[in-house]
Amino acid sequence: MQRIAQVLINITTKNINKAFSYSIPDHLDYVDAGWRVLVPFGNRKLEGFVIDIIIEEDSNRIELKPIIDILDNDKWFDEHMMHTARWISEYYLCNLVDAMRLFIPGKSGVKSVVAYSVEMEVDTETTLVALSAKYPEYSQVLSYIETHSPILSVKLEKKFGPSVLKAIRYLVRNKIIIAESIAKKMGTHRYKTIMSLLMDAEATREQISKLAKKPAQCRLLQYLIDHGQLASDELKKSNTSHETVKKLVQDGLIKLEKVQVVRDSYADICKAKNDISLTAEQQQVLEKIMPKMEARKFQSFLLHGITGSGKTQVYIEAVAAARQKNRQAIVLVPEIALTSQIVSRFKARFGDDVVVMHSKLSTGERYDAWQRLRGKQAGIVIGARSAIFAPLPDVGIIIMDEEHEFTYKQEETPRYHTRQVAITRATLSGAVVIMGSATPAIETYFQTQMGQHTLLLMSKRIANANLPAVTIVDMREELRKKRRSVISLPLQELLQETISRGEQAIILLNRRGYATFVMCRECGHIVRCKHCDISLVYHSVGKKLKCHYCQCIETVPDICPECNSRYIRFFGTGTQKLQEEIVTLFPHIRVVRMDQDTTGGRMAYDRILEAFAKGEYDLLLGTQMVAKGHDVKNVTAVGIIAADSILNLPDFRAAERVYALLTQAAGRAGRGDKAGKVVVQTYNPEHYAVQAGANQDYQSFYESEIVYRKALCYPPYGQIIKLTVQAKEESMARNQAEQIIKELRSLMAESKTVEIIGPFPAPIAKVNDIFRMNIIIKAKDLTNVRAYITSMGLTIRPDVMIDVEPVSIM
DNA sequence: AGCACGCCGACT
DNA sequence: GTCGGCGTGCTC
Repeated sequence: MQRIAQVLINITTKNINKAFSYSIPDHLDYVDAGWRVLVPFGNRKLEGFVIDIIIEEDSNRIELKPIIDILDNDKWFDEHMMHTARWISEYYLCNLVDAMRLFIPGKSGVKSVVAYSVEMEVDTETTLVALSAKYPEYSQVLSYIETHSPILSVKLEKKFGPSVLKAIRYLVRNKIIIAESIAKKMGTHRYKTIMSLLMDAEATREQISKLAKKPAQCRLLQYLIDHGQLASDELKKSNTSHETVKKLVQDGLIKLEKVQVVRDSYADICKAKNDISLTAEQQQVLEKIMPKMEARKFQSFLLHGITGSGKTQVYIEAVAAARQKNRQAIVLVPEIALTSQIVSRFKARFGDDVVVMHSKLSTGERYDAWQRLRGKQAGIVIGARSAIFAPLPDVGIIIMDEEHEFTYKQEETPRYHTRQVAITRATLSGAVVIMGSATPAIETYFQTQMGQHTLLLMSKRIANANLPAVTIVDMREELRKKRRSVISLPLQELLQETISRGEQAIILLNRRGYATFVMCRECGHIVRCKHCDISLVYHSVGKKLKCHYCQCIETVPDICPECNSRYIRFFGTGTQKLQEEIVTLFPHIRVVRMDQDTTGGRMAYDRILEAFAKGEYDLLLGTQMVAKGHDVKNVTAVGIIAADSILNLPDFRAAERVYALLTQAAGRAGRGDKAGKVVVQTYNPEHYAVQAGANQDYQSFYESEIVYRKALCYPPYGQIIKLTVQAKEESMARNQAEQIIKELRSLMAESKTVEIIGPFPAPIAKVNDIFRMNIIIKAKDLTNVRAYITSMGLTIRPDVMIDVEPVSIM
């Protein structure tokens, strides 16, 4: 009888979707499902996840390679994680390894490198002679390998340059040297050495008096008496050298210990206690949440609170309640860089109990942060969507701020939605989920109405600040009045008034760059990216054309590449041009621009916001990011330039996006005691999303939108799977897509509730020289569709991307 | 993913 | 004839 481990190999290839069997050596007999292990795979050593143990009755029936080692001191994946990973792989149609990888810090727990040494049977002397006649440069490499073996390929490259790869290949092929895979564990603990006294202070003082002629040793001992301990990397603090330490250890006066270092890059953020009294509304909402928390049962809430109603304080109190019961909390935010306010408020309240997950954390830092949560040394994790996978042993509450944000959907495999994972996880561990938003996703609101979530309403702004007054400006009307400026007259007037009163304004324009497209006036030719099917954007900084998809940069052509005319002109307005226009209109205004181009650096976003909040600028202009979650009391005016440009996109969520954008942008105005004013410029003033957005009337927006969704069977009434077929040739992509559709149709011939649309080229059909063909599958229920897709083998085809419940059908 | 194997064209 | 191009298939 023999226990055999079923192991998934942690490599990112779609076409391996099966477990491999390994024997378990005696000294690792405790290895069980959920362990991370090191296994031989081909001629490499790789990380594997044990997903199952099977018992083989007659042992040695098959030759199996053994597990080499374990990667952690205990099992990494607990029952809940395994369950959630399985659910993700089934629901979102991805490989189980891909789903499991979400639960580990970094991409892999091991780094595999190759080392070379000379083959045992090879007689180096004669080989060298033979080689030097034929390939003198190869013989040099060989003799270097002989004297330095085993040697890493990177080191050989450093020594001989990249051409050494050719030599290595030759030597391996001819069995003169052998390649050996070496696995290095990644992201494990970092240790530092701490020294401390072996005896008590009294005894040590006695020793010091005997060491009068050894001043360095005395200094160190004295330091240890005063401070208790000293880290070896802080030796210079006591003005002592390494040799002194060695001597004292030898003499038995001090001892050295290895202690694990926990890296925490946010450790230094303030933690002043704040005492905020709750509003009546906040109190009421919390009273509904608390009993459910007591019950330790899953319950989800939709916290529908208008902008500025104080949702963050509700989150903080709810988390505090969970912590009091010694349960842990996950706080999800759409994007950590844009939400430093929420982070600092949690830090201020909970101090070191908060772990901030940051995309810029190194694997090691991430590992340590997770380790603190696993060991319950910290109880709260804040982060973007990946924080939902943090290894908390006992989750009591999951907060999802701005639950409608699309960043909660991962746009690469596994294409999970954080909301779904949160609910799955909370169900398993009996936790409460609070989804907060001023503009809930249509699906979430619908589910709430169906009784899946409990609705919590907050409809008053803190300190009774009023919602801003909104003016809709019909830009067609402006044009009729011969006003061609991007900034309409009403907006100009609003800006003028606001600035003259010493107040601040925000302007939002959804396009960055200077001119959004470049066209020949003679023939209408539009300059496009060579690799992507998209028009290039002119950037005035550097005077270049940029592709916003593949980031490539081109020079502006002098003459039209189509008709050779010289009438190349710039059209459309981006944030750069808008800034220029504002400076022309109001020469004395201090303007700061915020978009991807100005927030390149790590903290640039915070810096700009901080300067603006301090009043160093009168006007903040930029893309969507100016509308996110900040709170500047002196802002009383907001202008939205092309509010409806999104409406022209062929996407069923366009209206929802417009409504959310309008509400959020408008929500920036009048957060203090002064009234706010908003100007919305649009070419679709009568559209329900624009109207409802201007009135901040979610109900009426929801009611119009849900009718449209129902009529066209879009979510929440129908579910969607998007298939994207990729190929280098357009015809190839089309053929493949057509074949898939044919097969799907024949499989689903009898089911009438499934609708297959396509194939049609993705709205941006070519990105980075790859053509993309889309297929949309709409159904009341996707269960059968999933089964068909899997049985057709689409899940393991590298040229087919599967997006279950896509955020957009583009 | 890597890496071997294997079948074709461009060279000594 | 050999070297090296890349297409295919396998890894317990």
